[in-house]
Amino acid sequence: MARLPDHLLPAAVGKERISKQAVEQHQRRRVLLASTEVFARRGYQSTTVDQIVAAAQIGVGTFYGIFEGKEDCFLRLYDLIVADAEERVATAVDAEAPWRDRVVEALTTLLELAAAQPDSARIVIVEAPRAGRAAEARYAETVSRLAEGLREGRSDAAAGGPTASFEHAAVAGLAWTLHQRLAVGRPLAVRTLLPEMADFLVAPYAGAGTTKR
Amino acid sequence: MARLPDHLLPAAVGKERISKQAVEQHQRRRVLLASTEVFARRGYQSTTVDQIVAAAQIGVGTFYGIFEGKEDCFLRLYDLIVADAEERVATAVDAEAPWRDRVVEALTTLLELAAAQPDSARIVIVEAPRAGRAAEARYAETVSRLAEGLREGRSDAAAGGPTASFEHAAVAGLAWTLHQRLAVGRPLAVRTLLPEMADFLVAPYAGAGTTKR
Amino acid sequence: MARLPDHLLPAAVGKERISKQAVEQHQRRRVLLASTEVFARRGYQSTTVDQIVAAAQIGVGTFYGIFEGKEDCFLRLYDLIVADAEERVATAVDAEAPWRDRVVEALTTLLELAAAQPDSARIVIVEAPRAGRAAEARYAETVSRLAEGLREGRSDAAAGGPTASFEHAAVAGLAWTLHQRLAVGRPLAVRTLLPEMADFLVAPYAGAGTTKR
Amino acid sequence: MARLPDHLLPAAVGKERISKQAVEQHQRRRVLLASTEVFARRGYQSTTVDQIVAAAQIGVGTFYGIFEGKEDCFLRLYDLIVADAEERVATAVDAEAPWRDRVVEALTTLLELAAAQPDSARIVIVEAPRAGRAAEARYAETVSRLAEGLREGRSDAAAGGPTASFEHAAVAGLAWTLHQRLAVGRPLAVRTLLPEMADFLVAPYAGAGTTKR
DNA sequence: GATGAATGAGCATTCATTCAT
DNA sequence: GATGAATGAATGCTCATTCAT
Repeated sequence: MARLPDHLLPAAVGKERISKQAVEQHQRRRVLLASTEVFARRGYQSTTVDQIVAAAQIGVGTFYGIFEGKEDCFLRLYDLIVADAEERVATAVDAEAPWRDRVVEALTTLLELAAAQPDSARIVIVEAPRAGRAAEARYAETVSRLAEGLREGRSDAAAGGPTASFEHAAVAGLAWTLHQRLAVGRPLAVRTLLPEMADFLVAPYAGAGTTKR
Repeated sequence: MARLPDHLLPAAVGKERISKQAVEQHQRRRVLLASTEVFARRGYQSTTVDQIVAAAQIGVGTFYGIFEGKEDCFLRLYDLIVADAEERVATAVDAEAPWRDRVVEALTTLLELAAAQPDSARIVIVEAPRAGRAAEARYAETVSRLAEGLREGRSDAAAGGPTASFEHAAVAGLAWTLHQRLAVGRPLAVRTLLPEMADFLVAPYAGAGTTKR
Repeated sequence: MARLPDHLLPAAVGKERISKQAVEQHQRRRVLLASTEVFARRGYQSTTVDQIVAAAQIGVGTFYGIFEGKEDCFLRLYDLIVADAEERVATAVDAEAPWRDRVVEALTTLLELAAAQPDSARIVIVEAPRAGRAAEARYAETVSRLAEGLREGRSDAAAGGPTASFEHAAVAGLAWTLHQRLAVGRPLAVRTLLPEMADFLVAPYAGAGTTKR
Repeated sequence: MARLPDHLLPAAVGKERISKQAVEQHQRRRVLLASTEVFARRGYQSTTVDQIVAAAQIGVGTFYGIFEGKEDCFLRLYDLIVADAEERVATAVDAEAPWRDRVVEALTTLLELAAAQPDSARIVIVEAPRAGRAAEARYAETVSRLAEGLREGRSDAAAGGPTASFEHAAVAGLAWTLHQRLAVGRPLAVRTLLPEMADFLVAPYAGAGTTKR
């Protein structure tokens, strides 16, 4: 009851707060990591909360203390993966480089990430579109964001460049290519896929502008 | 329940057999048609067998006499829709016409069909990929078949045409465009979509070959 | 598909319909009867659907086909018991008899019924008031109805009869008396209770009117 | 956390023990007070321990340090409220006054208390009977105690007074009246209720004895 | 002494499928 | 051949209680 005034406990209070936050974050991360594998292996629909908590070595109650439910868990996992990927792309891509280089660099980063973490890639590309309304919307938004990034390319393209909805279709097309590879569980052949995909994205802009391929 | 003794129906036996087949076919069609709306409106996962039989005005037992289960019903519905679409494309496309014209004609036919029967289009494009393993595979196969059809275009394309996996990605890209339109339930604007989509499909071949657009 | 016109199957159709209804009614009754014992023994809150279906020898699915859930089951049971009791009272009481006799006759009928079917009495008197909002309301309504019936007595009472809310309190008071007896599970001693209760109900009217006790 | 060694606090030991007791009592009271509102608003069954500790601004662990569990908390709250009420009645009632006056005085005190502290009244009259076996028993005991108090009245009543179990039924009847008023959450109209209730309690004795009202 | 993160038993409910009529 | 009543496995979720810090 009696308590020393806060200014006499500054370090402790600070530490405590940090540690509380940190522990919670760490816990959530741990569970999300564990759930990644379960969701990737069994698919969103077939995954039960029991399987997640078993994989994460926690009790059901703990799970519901951290997440609102299965869907919330999946959505946070999705966000975590996408945020991480965006960060990596932001780091890898030189903002001063020409558009084409930036596109290739981003694509390379994403492909290598997908190859290195196929479960995460599955979550985003295979599972999200069939994990309910909210996840579907998240997926559509991710496709849109990538398409927006690509759209900048138009600025150096003269008239005759790709049609208005090209970018969305192009991004979705590549997603399908990855989807097919990830679905069978074989490792992604980055070396083979990269040039094909880069060409798929960049070629339509090439013929239109003055830049030669 | 009460039934006339067989000897009062001797001449009808032959007819009856034929009619049995016919009735069964007719019955199945009726149920599939009814299920289209239910699957399209509620989604595969949320659709219950009870809802289908209610819509089809049959008993559950009858349903299980016609189909192996919910999944079987969906798969047969998928096949029915796709077979019908293929037939229409085959009818509409002049096999002697140049590749480009054939592509545009097929695309036109499919788009108009999707616009006319949005529920069926939803089944194939929106629901199938999230209706379980088998339906997913069917969907992938459909994409592949369309991609194969498109690939013929390469024969008139000189070196420098689109990359090996272009067609799959292109078809999937267009499917995504339709997916987005169908998901919100707005009618498809064929006039607007058609030229964009045609260009998306055909353009990559254009620059490479001698044929100018 | 082909079916004889209805007028050729009048008896069958009629029978079928009757039997369907009858079977459903019978089924529901059977389950309610079985649930009576469970609810009475374990109390509403502690009773699980599993226990009811086990007692009724049906599957959980069947239960949810008949009732909307545990609460619905309890409410229908309550209504069944009360309806039955009202019927018995209506049969036993001579509508032409003087008020006092009618009150005593109704009380006798109810007490004997409660003694003969203590589980049902427990449902109404002990469990209903603690079985959730709806059951509570049902119970309050039953008390009110009984109080209304009693109130008629006032017509032969001159000024100075019991206060406005006497009847509700009186009925609730008797219910408490039964509650205490039923709670311990001992059989109701009708012979002892009846005169006391009758007096409790009727006496307050006596001093006021001309009728002497 | 950091604590001075005991030998630096010798004089405080006695005080500390007292304060420990006092603090614990105070703490318990605080929590009970806080829980009153929660139990009254949400009902015993729907109240969770989390809600109580949130209202009392303590941790769950502390709660279980003070009480054995939710039920124990409720029972102690019940006892606190009833003990307080008894104290007030004992204070208000003049032990030398005639029985009738004592009854009216006690009733007045209780009604005014219930009007002033409707949450507490709800706990005792509405929630207790449905808060499990032990609380039920407590409630029954309270009714009995009140009935015993009332029973003294018989001593001045000549033959022909109310029947043996009148008092229990009468007290329970009044409780029901309050129950109905408290359940809807409207403030108790003491002025209106008091004369009716007093009459309900006292009248049956009146006709028997010589005392006229 | 206080805290609250972790636990997991327990429950209501849904729905694909079977089978006796 | 059709029917639909019956089934029960499976699932998401709550909340009283414990215990390491």
